Amino acid sequence: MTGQVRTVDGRVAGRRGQETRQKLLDCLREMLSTSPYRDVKVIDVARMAGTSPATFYQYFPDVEGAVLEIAEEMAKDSDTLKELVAGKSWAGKSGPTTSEELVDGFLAFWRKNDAILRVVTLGAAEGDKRFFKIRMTVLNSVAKPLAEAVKELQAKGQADKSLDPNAVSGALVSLLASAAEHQKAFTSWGVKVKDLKPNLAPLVYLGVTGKKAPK
Amino acid sequence: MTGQVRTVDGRVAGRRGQETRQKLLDCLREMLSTSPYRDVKVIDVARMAGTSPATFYQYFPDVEGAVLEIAEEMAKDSDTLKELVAGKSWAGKSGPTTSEELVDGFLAFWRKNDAILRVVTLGAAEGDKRFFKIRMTVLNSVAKPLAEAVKELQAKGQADKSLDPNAVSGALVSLLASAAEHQKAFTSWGVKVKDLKPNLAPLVYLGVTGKKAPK
DNA sequence: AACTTGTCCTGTCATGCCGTCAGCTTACCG
DNA sequence: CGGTAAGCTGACGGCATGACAGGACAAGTT
Repeated sequence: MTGQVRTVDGRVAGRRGQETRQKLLDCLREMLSTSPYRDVKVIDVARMAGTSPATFYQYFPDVEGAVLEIAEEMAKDSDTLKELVAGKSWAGKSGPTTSEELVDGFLAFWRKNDAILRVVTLGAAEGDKRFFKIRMTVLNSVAKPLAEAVKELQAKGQADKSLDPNAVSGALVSLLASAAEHQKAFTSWGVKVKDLKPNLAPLVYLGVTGKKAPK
Repeated sequence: MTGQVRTVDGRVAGRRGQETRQKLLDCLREMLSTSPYRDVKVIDVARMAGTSPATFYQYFPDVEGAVLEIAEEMAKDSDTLKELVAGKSWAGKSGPTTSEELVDGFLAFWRKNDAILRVVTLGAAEGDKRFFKIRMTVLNSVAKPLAEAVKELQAKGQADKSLDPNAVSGALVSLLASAAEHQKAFTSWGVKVKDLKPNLAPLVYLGVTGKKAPK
């Protein structure tokens, strides 16, 4: 499945080559978290990795190509987010707990992959299909099981049937993504970061079940 | 208040100069809506405006400087969003209407200023204070009056008092911004653009009042 | 050890954009 | 008509990009 790692000119990379390649990826990741995407230059990444720009171009077609690689790695990692929703109960007292754990887990994941997600989000917004697909993979890891949960609740008559489960789940996931991405905005509204979870969780619960959280 | 328009080297711009300057801004705006921000080059903007790169640098310190100008213009325009919330009623049957008009107006504004808002959002996410401030101006035009509305409802006992009005209003505005920014994501979840409003509006109503919308 | 083979890295070069400056052209005014 | 300030651009040094050829290196073979 995982095809061999290849250089741009088609050679198969060996042990040493893969190390160099990996170091370049690591340095790029580091770079992205400390300076604006627009200002990331191949020469800086190469210098940081103790190699030359020419070497960079052996392994990646350009900066964007390397960024995509990092993003795909993260997208795979996002699979673990599924478990925040799949098989969880929204009934009774466990509902609010499920909601809280979802908010918490999602925010943590976004915080962890802050820099790369920013670039992915921009690329997606600008209409780049590859970045869009990666972003959807991440969001879907939560949105899909969440839509299922809403459908189930609707079937049991425990949620408003006039709403589209996909729209509701999509909106809630968007909310989480947006909140995660712009935590600073909340700070400037006088909402402390630690107060984010207790305020978002009821909204998610409200959105999924359509009713106020029980005490 | 509106000080004279000046060139980078301090001269006062006359009629002809202001025209050139404006043409450059218009071309940059056009450029931003058709190609990724990362790829916008001074030389392309200048060429499109039928002038030379050197002229661009007479009026703007760099591309970012010009982008900021466009963004500030848009931020001023966002003042009109206030009226989507200020003085509106959330009680009885008018509540859902208020909610729908808010969603509609907000999405329309975002759609209209799509390209520049994308750049502003990225800049803000990357920690640039100037872009952050502009983004807050836009969001606050809705968030402030919305928080007031929540406070009023809480005072009248018509909303859950355990929630922070600023957090609730912030979360809802974030939701709207995120939905506006990534309308394509909803499409890929099988939610049509025209179905966005009827699905977001109940969520906003739910968030503000804490209860299900009346029939 | 000498040789061979295939991987890996870099020096160098042409190209193109950036950002600046001196200096030319244009417009306005007395 | 001449002076002055605004307006514009050609040209240049600097730097990132991306292609290439050739040298360095590791590992196996004789």
